[in-house]
Amino acid sequence: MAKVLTKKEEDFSQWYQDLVINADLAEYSPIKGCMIIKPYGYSLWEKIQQTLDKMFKETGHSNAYFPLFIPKSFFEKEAKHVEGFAKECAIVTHYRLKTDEINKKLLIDNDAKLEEELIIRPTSETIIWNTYRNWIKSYRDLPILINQWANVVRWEMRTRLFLRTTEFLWQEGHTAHATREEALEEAIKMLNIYAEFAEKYLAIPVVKGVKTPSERFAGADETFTIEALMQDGKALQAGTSHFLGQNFAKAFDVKFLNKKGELEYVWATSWGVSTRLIGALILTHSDNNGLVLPPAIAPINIVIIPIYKSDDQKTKVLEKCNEIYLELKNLGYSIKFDDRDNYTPGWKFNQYELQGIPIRLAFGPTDLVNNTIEVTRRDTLQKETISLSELLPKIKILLQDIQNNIFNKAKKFKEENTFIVNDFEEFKKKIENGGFFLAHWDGTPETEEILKNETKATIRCIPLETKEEEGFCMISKKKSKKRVLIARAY
RNA sequence: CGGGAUGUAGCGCAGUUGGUUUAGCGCACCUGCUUUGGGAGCAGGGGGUCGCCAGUUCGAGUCUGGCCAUCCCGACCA
Repeated sequence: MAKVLTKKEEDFSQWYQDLVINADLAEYSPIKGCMIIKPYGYSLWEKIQQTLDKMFKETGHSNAYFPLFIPKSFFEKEAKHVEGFAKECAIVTHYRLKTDEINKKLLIDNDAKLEEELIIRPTSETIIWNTYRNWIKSYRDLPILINQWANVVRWEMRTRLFLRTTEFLWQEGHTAHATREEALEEAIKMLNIYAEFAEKYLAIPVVKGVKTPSERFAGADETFTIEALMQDGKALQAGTSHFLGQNFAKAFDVKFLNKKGELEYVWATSWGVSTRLIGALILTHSDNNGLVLPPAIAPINIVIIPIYKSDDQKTKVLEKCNEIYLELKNLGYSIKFDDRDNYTPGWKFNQYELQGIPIRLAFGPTDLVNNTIEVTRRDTLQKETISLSELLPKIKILLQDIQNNIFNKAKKFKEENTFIVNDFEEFKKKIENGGFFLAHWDGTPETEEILKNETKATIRCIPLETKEEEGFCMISKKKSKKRVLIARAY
């Protein structure tokens, strides 16, 4: 077999890049840090969108759309928010070009300078809360439960396909509530939706938790997160949900009259996941043969490949394949029939393994005689030739089995690579091999700083589902009541 | 922003101390025939401002200077 992928064991980072390119998910663009998402990669995003969108709507949210541009002054209104995003903003200063008559070059027309610069949104809290001011007068206007599917731009110094690009696609939910409790409940509800989505559909086991103050979203009172463990032992933040308190309401003067006729500031949340989830999907499940997709999110679940020699065989094989194809399609399976004859079956086998199609069916002359079909599952690469009459029940079972198997494998990996540590020196040795670490922390940013400087690891979150236990901070030896999740992260 | 590397056909690369012609090779692409159960073979064909600008020279893909761009590794971040 021709080598298309660098082996994971040789160079993990190179393997990841090779995979993204060769599975035809995305390619580099002429713009630094920006990628072109190709049809196959985009169809994955569409599956993510469709599934999440349904979950959002089932929990009472509606979609809307706000502008790409945000007046610079909006950013100045929430002090911590500016501080967090100022260093990575793209800014529009002019609205017209002109042609230099001498050398025919395009120049910026300095007469077309904007009165106020526009920021290309890195996130939309400011423009949305500026709008909510007009929408909210009374407690009867609350809650507002809005989501938007959009692109955002963050001028990051270092980018990686899907994991961190200058422009990326995401959804951002922005909700407004009458009470602190309700907003907090919303933030946790959305965190749970993200966790459910990650585990049930993406088959990625996650740890739900809350960020430490220094890792919080700029402008939030509390940031909730789902953290996943990648195959190379690094953590990936897969989704966040923020309890924004009254910070944006105060910054944008959004008040409502409560039942008692008193003016109060509105409580807020925001939450988002991005195309980074595609990166998470790759880094969690894929192998040296390529992508491995959970059936619940794979744009194509089954591919059928015909095999023949003579023209006579070709006619009969294609006819039978088409019959099988239509039958499965009508049953609602997403299936592709690849009848191209400019590629050999062997080429197709490799290509679809690279693209992670969960089930491959191969049908040839022998099957025609025996009334059989070859079924191969992508996750284990196990092949089986079964009678055609067994195909339907087999597929139903197999898809579920693949979904479970992928999830269980990832879960097992996470569990086997989650370590309890009490000693800092021991931690320093073990972190070199990656993994999740549960350790006591004294709760101070100073200790967090030491951890980061000495080990490059960070506190990913304070897990929601851990019991309190008496202990001593791994670094400062001060008293601590809870273990936190520590890892090196993407 | 620091460190490293690269820029020659769509992709991956070769091109020696400057002078072998019209700048090559593999993959991909087009045509034809034979093939097709794990990335097919043969024959023919198309495709290039050698990243950009300047300089040295009789002569530059090759040497010099400058610029630009991209990728990788760090710090920053979803």
